[in-house]
Amino acid sequence: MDHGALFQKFVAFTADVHEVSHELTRGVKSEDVTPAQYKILEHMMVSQPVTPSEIADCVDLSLPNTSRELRKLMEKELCEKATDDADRRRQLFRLSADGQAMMGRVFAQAQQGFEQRIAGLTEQELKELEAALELLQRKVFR
Amino acid sequence: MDHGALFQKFVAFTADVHEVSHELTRGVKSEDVTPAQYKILEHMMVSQPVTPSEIADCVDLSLPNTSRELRKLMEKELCEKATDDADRRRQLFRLSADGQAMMGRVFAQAQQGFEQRIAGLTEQELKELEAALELLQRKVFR
DNA sequence: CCTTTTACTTATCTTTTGATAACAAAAAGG
DNA sequence: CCTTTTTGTTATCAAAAGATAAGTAAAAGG
Repeated sequence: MDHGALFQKFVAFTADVHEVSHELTRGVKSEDVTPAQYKILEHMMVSQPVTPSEIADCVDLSLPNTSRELRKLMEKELCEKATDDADRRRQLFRLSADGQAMMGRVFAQAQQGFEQRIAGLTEQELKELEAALELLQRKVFR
Repeated sequence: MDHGALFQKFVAFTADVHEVSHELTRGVKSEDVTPAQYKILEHMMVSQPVTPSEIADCVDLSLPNTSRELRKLMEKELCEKATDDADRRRQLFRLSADGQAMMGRVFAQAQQGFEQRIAGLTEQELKELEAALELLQRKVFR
């Protein structure tokens, strides 16, 4: 198999993924959080609680800057902080009720957009879709 | 089929795509261009020549800011400008030789990373991969 | 204990990005 | 012609992001 051609398709594909996911979260995203802060909140949606170090790694931000953005998110009351009892150096961050609610709205809108995109598909096609999603994730991403 | 569960998988998937594509272009990307400038160059790789308006649309930047970044790219001699003879208001931008070369290096590195990720796969698996890629692109993205 | 390492925070400074106003030049359309 | 619209540029200012130095507090490891 021609790896070059496959790579071309891969590039085009990732470009489309970027564009679509940007489109799906557009609008709601700017609900008083900066892009960097949004990325942190998004990360918290899938992994909670998290330490600053973990966030810094996953979101590709230096630890000092992560700390700053977390402070701003706390000031906006979108997340909460607690000290880990087992290791009192570690700080555990989680979404606040407000934060959960806001991200809930973002995801709800995104899901709505997603539904529209898959609206015309049959049961069979949805199954294929799910299979393709899992295949790609298993073999290429992660 | 449960659309909610499918959407969850979709979210996890796009997060992984973002992370992987970021990882693949890391390092080379910072070769003296900012993220915004890189996005412009990447766009030029697939569409050349382009006008400032087109770029502004596709890269989601205001026209004045697009103009500024294009000027900086010209100063770095990564792209070139020419006036459209048919409509002398329009400015046509394209990658310079240096720009082509630089983006060539970026894509080469990305391809190398991609090759590593698909290294263990059989011919059969590669075929499945390609099919999955095309299916997703056709039915969901774009 | 005492030193070193780890996890995080604060402070500060620079660069990048985003937004807006004002302008110039070419084309379009009466 | 003369006005209006389109296309792009320049200038400026505020906000956000990136980088780095210096510091605190807890844990780990002799």
